[in-house]
Amino acid sequence: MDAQEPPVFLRKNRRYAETNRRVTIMDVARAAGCSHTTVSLSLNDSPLITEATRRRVREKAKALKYTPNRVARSLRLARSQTIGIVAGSGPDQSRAGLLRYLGTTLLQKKFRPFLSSSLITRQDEWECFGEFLEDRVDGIIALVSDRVERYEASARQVNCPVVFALGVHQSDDRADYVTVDREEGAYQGAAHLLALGHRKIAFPYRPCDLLFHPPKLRGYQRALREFGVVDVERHLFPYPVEMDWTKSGYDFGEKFLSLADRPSAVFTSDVRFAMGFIRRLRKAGVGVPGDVAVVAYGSGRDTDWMEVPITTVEFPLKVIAEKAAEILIRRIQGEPSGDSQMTLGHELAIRDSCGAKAAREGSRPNLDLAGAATS
Amino acid sequence: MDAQEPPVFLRKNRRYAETNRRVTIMDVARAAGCSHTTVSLSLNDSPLITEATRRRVREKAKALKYTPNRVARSLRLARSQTIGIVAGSGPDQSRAGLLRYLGTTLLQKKFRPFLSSSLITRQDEWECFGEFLEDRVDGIIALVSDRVERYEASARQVNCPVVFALGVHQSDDRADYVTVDREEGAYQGAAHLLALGHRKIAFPYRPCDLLFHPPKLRGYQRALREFGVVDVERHLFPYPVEMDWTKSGYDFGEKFLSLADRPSAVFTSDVRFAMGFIRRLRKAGVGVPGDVAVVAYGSGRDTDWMEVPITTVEFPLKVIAEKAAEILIRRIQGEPSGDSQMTLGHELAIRDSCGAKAAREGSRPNLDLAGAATS
DNA sequence: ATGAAAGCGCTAACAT
DNA sequence: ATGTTAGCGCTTTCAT
Repeated sequence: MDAQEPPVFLRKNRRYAETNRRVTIMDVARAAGCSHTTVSLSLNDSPLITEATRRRVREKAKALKYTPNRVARSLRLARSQTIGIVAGSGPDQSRAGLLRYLGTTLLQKKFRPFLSSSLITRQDEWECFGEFLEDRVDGIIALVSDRVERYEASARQVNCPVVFALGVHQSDDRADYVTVDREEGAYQGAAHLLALGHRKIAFPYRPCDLLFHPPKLRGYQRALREFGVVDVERHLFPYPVEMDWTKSGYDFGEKFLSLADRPSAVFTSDVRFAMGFIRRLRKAGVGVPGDVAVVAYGSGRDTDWMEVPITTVEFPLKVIAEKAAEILIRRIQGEPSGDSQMTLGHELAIRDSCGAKAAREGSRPNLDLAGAATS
Repeated sequence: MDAQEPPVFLRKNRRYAETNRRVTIMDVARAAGCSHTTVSLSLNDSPLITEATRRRVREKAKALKYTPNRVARSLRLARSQTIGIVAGSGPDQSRAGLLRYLGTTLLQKKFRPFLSSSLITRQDEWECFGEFLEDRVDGIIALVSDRVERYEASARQVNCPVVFALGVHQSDDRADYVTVDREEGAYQGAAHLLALGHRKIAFPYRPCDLLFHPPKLRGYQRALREFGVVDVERHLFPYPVEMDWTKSGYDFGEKFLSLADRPSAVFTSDVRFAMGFIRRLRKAGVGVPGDVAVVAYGSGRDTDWMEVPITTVEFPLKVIAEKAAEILIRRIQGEPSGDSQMTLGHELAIRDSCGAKAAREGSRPNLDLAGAATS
């Protein structure tokens, strides 16, 4: 209760001092009549500090509206409690959902998610990745549409942990990742249509989608083969690359209608594409699922209140987010890594567009209650 | 070309040194045989440095894969070249568009946009705002759904420039902002329907939307009065608060259909709401715009390829983004402020849902005009 | 229980 | 033209 004097060791410097000065730990120390060390320890709840001191410091800090400077703290600790999230611009609904889950999970674990600016601009994923590395984020979760090697190598160099989510990986990948088996997912989607009796199933694809397309194509073809379809190449349709997926689908609908040998079903890898497609068909009086059945790959939750709720093969987004966060944080803490490469399955969400509901209407009881004790 | 020795003044410290060390300016200095000052000056293109030196330093830096530590730099400069963007979770399409424009504009001006985590989580806008303040961003662009005073006050305290975008402001506001005249916008939307002959125009609203609703209501009512409608309260409909706006609209459609005194048009403040509404009506065989005309407040670009492209009253998003960025950056640079409070107008985007196109092409919407002489 | 001092990596004033 | 030094605000070791 005496030292109103600054602890002597602050001979202020010339210039920066007056520039926009905000309250620092020093100001609090002065006000509380103690050293800045004591303030720091108090504010961080060190057991070394008396309860009385701690309270006094806290009060003063509050009175002065002191807020710790995160930048200084980060520099000193070489830790920022910040996670970078790289996601290319305009992620579809699935990825938007994934981002939300990621944000929530990370926040719970006291890390702050920091979104790449590529999410809102057309800036390059690679560039954003590099920026995060410079920013000294503690770790990165990357949803990239390239092969991962380049990213992995660059992050390894500076020792920054990265977990890839929803990427495409190879068996010899050293990277940490959580992804889905796209081949299996496409297989499920196509198989569902096949099981409903369809044999001519169109598979429109984006010719430029070099990374994600091949596994889906394989899944689709495998399903066809297993169901005894001979010419598995017959209904493949590349479609023009448009910014607007809905329009792409709409335009494809136009083309589809003019087909001589019109398929009875369509399996597409984008929900918005499916929406546009269905729109065009209905405009021509062609019904979905009545005349043409549709299954899409992706999240269809948003279609529940739309023209035709779309049956989809969905990612387990929440699990992916949680696992990715978990793996990343383990790496950051330097804990033994456990399983850090995961490939998950999909979930078939049956809505209206495939026609399964209509076909099944009332005919079958729900058999999923296997072990339920119904008393 | 001699000093292979470190300039002597680096007696390494005990602990942090070995933790995850990344290449620093010191390492480059050592490699290039000069002081770290020279490295810094070279890398920042100071005219004080010889071209030869600069090149040598740059080469070494590259060889060592040196990247400057932004954290240290920020601490030293008390500047981070970073702008925080606060936007509540799940912004609608309009705001999503605004964010994209903001990102692009800021990036062009060499600032890095940093999205609030509230964008992807349900975290509080206010909390995110506070975090940005602690993060020492150079400035903030805030899209908040509260009154702005609290934010303004808090930012002023720490001398952090803030520009509010799309907020609701009062005439005595001291804050910098770029916003729209919602009353005028709603007036335009309602007037458009009135001009098409409609007199019974439903105006569903979200009861909890305390900040943005009143001006829109005023605009709607003013339009009605100007067109001689007497009972301007008659078609106001509060609707239950739902997470899912499309569902809200769908449910409202249900209610609307059961109305004894059914309006011939609807003016709503959300596009997704309009989509759900239209969906429900069409399901019941009620056509839009044939039987009911619809105008929404917000961005309708995404509806172009949908069931019924929706006529909307739109924000001038690009202008808003550019102006907001401009004002903010001027504040950061400490330049004379110029005009830093702007209220912009809307743009009526006529699509299909209002029936104006159909009307122009000869066919008339089915109006239920009070005393109109329908031929 | 508290204070002194060091130092994270950088920029810039000042000295040479 | 380049090097020395201080210090941004913080945490932590060490000494008292």
